[in-house]
Amino acid sequence: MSTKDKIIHTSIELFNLHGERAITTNHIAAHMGISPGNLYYHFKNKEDIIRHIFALYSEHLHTHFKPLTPDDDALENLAGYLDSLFELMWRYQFFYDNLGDILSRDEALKKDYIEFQAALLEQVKEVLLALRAGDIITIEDADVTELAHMLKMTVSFWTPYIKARRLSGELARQDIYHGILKVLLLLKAHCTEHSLAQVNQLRAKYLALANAEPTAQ
Amino acid sequence: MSTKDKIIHTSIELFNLHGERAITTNHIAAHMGISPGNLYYHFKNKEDIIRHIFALYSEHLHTHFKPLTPDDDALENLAGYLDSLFELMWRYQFFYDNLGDILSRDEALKKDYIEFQAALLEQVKEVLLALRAGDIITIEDADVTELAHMLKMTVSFWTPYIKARRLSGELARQDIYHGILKVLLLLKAHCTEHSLAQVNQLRAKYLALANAEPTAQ
DNA sequence: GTCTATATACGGATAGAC
DNA sequence: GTCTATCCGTATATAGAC
Repeated sequence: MSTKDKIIHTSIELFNLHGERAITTNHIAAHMGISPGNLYYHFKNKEDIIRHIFALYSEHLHTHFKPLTPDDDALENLAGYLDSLFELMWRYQFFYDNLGDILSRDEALKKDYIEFQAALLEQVKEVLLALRAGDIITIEDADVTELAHMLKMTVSFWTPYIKARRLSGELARQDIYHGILKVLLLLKAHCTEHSLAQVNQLRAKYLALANAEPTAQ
Repeated sequence: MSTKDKIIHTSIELFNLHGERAITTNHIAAHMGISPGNLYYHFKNKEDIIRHIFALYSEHLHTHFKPLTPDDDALENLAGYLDSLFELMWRYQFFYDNLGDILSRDEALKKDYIEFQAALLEQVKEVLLALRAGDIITIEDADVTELAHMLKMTVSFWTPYIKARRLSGELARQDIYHGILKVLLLLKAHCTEHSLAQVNQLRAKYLALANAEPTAQ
């Protein structure tokens, strides 16, 4: 792996562990055993690193969250989405811990973020409409946007919410599964009679994962 | 108003407008037309100021969010809670914009926060059970905790969610009303047949406020 | 590409006069 | 209680050698 890529991945790791604010460029360099000067050879500044991480984040969503087509099995797709959301929430925790701060320091990133989230909202709405078409949920047109916002907010801020509840701000994979359960709770409220059993099955699956022993990770 | 109180209220105002991270003790002093030294006569440090603000926040919740009793009109109480939540979300925006950061810098505050939130969770659960007893909602015991968490998370992170969606991170009172609507969306999913009309009435009320002209504040 | 050394900038906080 | 002046610590970023 190139030094540049190593810097990106070390940054993600340290940011997630200790928070973006607490990790300086010097920390990143020291943890990798390279000099600060070397880090600045590869990146213009700290924001530049974060911008590269955001690109990975966008790419992840873009790759794993393609809208489903009428031919797809809606429920199967839903399960796939949940697993992708798990990965997203886990890998890019730090981003939402300090979202306001990070965006306020980088006008360009903020613009990209806003644009991306607007497109994402439309995508989530499409998914909801597809789930309705697939007879998985019932929902009035007027409520689609509201539910989409709630889903986005939940995925974004579940990890900061959990971190704020414990002294050591560390997260376990189980915590993320609890977040996935919240997504399912939001959907459950709109389930059709015949999909309820299936969605409850998904809930049971993630509940088991959420309550698994930490050592069983 | 004493200088000490003025410092607290100026801090809240500036923190809400520009973010806690961006506002230094020097900014606060300059905005008030006092010297930095004077500010430090009244407060040990920046965290000390924030701790005092947190006390106001706790007090607000403590005063306006008393659990309802079986004698109360559950729906009337619910409407009261929503108005109090509005005030809370509006006044202490900055706190949730940077929650992780703020808590990580002050171990004592973090402990207080965690303890307070744990108690608050129990209180929200009580309220939900009272709403069930008042025949406003139906909910299985197993789902009460999950719903309570969702309500808390929504109230906490709605404002950061909205701020991240616009270039100027400023919030309008309408944005908060949209947040209240999200709380009602969560409750609506559990409404009984006879309460649905009343809850929809509340939704209509806040929808009207949310869509009102900014100048009509 | 990588290093060492260092400049710059600034926020937090204190000392001591009034 | 309030001010002025200033110190200290630290994060970011650069210069220039290798």
